[in-house]
Amino acid sequence: MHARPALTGPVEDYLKAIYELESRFGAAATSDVAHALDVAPASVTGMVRRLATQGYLDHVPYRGVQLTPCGRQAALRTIRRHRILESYLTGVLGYPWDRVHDEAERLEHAASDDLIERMAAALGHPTADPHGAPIPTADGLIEEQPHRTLAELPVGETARMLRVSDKNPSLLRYLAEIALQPGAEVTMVARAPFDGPITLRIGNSEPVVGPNLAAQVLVAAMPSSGLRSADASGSLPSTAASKPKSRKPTAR
Amino acid sequence: MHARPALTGPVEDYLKAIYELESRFGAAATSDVAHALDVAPASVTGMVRRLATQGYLDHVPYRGVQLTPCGRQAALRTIRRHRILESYLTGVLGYPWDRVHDEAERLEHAASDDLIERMAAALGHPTADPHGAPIPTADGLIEEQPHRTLAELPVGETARMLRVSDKNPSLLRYLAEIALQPGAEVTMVARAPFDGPITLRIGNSEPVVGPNLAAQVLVAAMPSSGLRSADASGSLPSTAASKPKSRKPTAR
DNA sequence: CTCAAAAGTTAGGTAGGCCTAAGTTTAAGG
DNA sequence: CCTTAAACTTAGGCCTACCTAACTTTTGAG
Repeated sequence: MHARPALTGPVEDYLKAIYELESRFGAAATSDVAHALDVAPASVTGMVRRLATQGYLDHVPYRGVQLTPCGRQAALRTIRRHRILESYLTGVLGYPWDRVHDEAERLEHAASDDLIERMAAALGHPTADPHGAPIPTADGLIEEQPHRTLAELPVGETARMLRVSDKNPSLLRYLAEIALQPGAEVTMVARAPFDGPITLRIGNSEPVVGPNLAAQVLVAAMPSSGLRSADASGSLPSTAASKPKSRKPTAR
Repeated sequence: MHARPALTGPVEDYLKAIYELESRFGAAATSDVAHALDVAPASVTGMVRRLATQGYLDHVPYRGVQLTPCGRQAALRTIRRHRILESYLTGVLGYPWDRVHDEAERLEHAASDDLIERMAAALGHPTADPHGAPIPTADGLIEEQPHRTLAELPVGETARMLRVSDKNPSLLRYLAEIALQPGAEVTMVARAPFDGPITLRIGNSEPVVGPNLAAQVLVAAMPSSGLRSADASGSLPSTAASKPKSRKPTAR
């Protein structure tokens, strides 16, 4: 870990994307990274080799990629910068939450640590960004809340909206319209069978949304007890709310 | 002017540097640009050719370079961004004035126009940055104040401090220490002959500074009359306060 | 007016990051 | 087990922006 060279923009983006894929799927596949960064798979292979020789990740050809502690640290630093920037843009400069992602994406590579910490201080050291994503601490600790998706919420139950991806502006605009934002209380009123429309209650309104949308919204895992409640539609038989639903790339 | 491609970071830096050299010397010499950007002269030649073919400047080989209206516009846009960023960093985030330049230098290439305008609005649309440099308007108009250097101020006269370069942190720290900041009233108390030390009065203190420093500080041209006042030291015989002291590169 | 130093340019090369096209390897179905 | 599609990698280029070294032009001192 002896004084690595300063990270360039692209490198930070790769590490960040790999971190995010890894925490969702357990490992990052070349093609997923390529898709996330909108580059050709061949470009990923090349960059991954470079990052592996520099100690940021382990790469087993054809099998996937995983961050080393050092790479994870670098990724979390970038994620912290990104989320503090998003928080600052909405909290201080009045940006709508659907437009902060792109701006933060560019600024996160240019801002100094000093600037980031000044922004964090101005906000009172927030622990989550405007979309509900947790902000890693300066020394790389991140606290994930236990959660499930809104789609999984049993009919009749109420939960607190926790988080949604920052990457889809039109989704975010729509969510703002129906007041489904982090912290909001949302009740599962009804769910039509065969992946049909879902009726929610948020405050006094009862928006009807698609299952696709509901699957993208995370809600707090449990205000109360365990998770017994047989209801109509198909719900995942998975045990609890830990994420790594290992997909294909198995690295190692 | 029909929709040119988005400017990359380096390109913006070249245009900005050329603009600044041009407004100081009337034209920009290759080696001056190279020095300003800390690159080799050969690199400047190459980039200049590219910018010339793209219509941002006119280049007469061996004779210098000059911005086209289009290039000037681009340069002023970058300068506006830079100066608003500097203003915001000091005004809102509490940066000391000697540390804003580097930060702004990086951010100016990453921030969107929207962000810049939000910052300007948050500051009440300032017309000068923390070092006293005028901020061009969004449509590229810049208003230079008439000025002379502090070194030229006749003994006994008082002037308002107008401006100093943002590029020398230790100079800025020293100026802050003696309270010589834009808007401050400064009186020329005495000037030792042969480019000797200069005694000033600022508020209740009488700092003594070198002629080198005094030459870098600009003061408002005239609170009152014309400029008769024979005094000891050598003062430039130039007519008034218009700057372009044409040096070598004569372009055209 | 000459001629060397200074300033500028050309030539050729490096490195980062990307691409397409053409192989390899893996996984999955028959 | 064989075969084929999908995933991945290699090979070979391109472009930007930089460099050094060698050459040309301009300038200014004598």
